[in-house]
Amino acid sequence: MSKNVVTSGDVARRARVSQSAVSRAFTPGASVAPETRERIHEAARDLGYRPNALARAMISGRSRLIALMTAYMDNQFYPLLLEQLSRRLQDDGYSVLLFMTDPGDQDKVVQQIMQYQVEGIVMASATMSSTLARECAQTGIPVVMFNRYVPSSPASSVTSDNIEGARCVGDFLVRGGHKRIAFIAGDEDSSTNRDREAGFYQALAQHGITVWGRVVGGYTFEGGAEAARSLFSGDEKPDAVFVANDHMAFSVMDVLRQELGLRVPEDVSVVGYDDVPQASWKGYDLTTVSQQGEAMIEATQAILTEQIESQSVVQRAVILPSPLVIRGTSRLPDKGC
Amino acid sequence: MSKNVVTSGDVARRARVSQSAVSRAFTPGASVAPETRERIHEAARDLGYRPNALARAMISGRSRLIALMTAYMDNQFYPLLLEQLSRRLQDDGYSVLLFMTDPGDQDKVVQQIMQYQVEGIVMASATMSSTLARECAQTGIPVVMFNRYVPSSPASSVTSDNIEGARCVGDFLVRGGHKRIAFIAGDEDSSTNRDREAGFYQALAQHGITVWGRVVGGYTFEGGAEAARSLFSGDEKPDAVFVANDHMAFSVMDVLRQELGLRVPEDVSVVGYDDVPQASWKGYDLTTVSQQGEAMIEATQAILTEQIESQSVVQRAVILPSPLVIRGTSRLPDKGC
DNA sequence: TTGAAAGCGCTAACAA
DNA sequence: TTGTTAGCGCTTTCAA
Repeated sequence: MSKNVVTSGDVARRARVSQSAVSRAFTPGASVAPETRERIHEAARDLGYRPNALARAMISGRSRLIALMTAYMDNQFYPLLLEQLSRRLQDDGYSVLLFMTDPGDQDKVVQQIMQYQVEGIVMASATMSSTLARECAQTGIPVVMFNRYVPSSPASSVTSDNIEGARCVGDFLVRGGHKRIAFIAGDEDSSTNRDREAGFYQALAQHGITVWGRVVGGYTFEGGAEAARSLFSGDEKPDAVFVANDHMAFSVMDVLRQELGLRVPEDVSVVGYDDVPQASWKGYDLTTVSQQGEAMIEATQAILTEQIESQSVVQRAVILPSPLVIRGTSRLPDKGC
Repeated sequence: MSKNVVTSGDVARRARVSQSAVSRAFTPGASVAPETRERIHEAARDLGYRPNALARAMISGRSRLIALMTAYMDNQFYPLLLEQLSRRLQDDGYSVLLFMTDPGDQDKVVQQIMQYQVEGIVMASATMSSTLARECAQTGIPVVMFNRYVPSSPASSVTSDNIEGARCVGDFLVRGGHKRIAFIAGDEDSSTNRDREAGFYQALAQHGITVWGRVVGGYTFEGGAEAARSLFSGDEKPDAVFVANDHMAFSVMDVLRQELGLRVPEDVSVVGYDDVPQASWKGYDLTTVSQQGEAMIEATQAILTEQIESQSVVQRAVILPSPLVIRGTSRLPDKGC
């Protein structure tokens, strides 16, 4: 902290007004005579005065702080969320407190967060125990789970329609004439993986097909590579793989092409999920399902600001469409999904 | 904020002690009788008490807040910095305030930051006017520029040895037998680009060669692609390109391979800078110069904590080695650099 | 429109 | 070891 040296008292003395007048001069809409305000601002400028946001937060009960929790940055989906969400919140006059968590210490981190009197919490790739979520709700702090949900939790959630998106992939692959369709799962504890898996199987079932093979990749780059190796280790190999996120799909493609010498999509089709920027890079040119980050962020911000202003926390679950983006890693059926 | 309902006074009443006893019970190393402390903690648990970090910061003059400013997240180098640095600071008991800036509003954002009484500022891919840096120094707030520096500024800096790293690339390419060596520059206003360009030219000069062509890509993906297109538009084409960062190098390779049908490295060698994770992905397998993020982050943290603790801000400039990582996008000379 | 005064929740002397 | 007291810098009544 190192002393903000100049306080409103100092400014008051120099401008020959009371300390409360200084406060008003820096409060939009407060009643101050124009010339008084001008004099105060001048004195403040001379002294290099900056209002102390902490003191303001204490007395007014509004910290203008939003906490953002996330677990990893390797998957490009999250950095971009971070960037766009913080830009938006900044524009609304909020500041973002960033916390990296690991599965297991999430509740502990939330406790830490709440000490800072944040006005809202966004959890990306992280979840909160429902007892803690309830506590937040009672305290009046809105919680939004981004790209995750916990059905029984009072926390709100913003997700894409993972079931429908994955259903679309399944349908697309079957109609593309694939016979041995495999699935590489993400983190089995996540709602995204559950939904993607469910939607995918559902589509296969509608065509009277069952999945040819399934391996868990855990949403990590190395996990995806391992999964691919084990999936393609036998004599008979899949002719299509749906990978639960793009991040794994990249390592899967590397293994298929470089280690196994397979051609994509001639020998095997690959489809991912998320549509991160790298998916459109020509080196991969990955067919994938787009999570519309922009819209998801907008929804997150809307829930947050609405609940902060209304002082009432109600559970909301926003599900946004998640369209298939067809690129070069998949054999095509005659028509789209 | 929404009222943290329970205060230390409430806990005091329930535990039948004074309010200051409660404060002590939550201050490591304060003098409290073990059984008193236990009684207080029990009461706190019953009530769901959490100390108010804002109030604590106000009175103690220590906010335990560190601000992190950055401009973009597309270049994977920065998200990873963010992740690792926040994890480390968290472990040290600090919380991270995140601010996204654009060139131009950086000083404004710093003013906003200082209202939160942060104890330190880390600026990644962003710089601060030297007058403002001086102001920070006077206030006793250490500022570390990460991957940037401004010679005249009182702010500290942590960079890799961009001159030497780029010199190494130049040497490597010349010795690899390349005759028409081009350079795609990043953001011309950045110290990284200046140093990389200088080191590169210097190495060429040592071999009696001048650069075959030079285009500015501005460190962006699309800018890199454009630069490649213009560089390779004539009849005679470069047989090697040094690209000022990996992020651009990926788009350059896409253009070379997909749009122009060139083979890398047979027709043209490509070398990048940063060694972001994607550089080692087999789809690119990019020869590049490694910025050792881990070490840079360690240095940043060391400067920060040392200056916060000593309450004295002195300018420090740490320059870390930046070794060439040879992968598959470059024709090889007989021996290394 | 302005100033005086109270107090947000806490820490840090100082006495007891 | 404990309680009392005095603020940190600010916003917000309440009178003037």
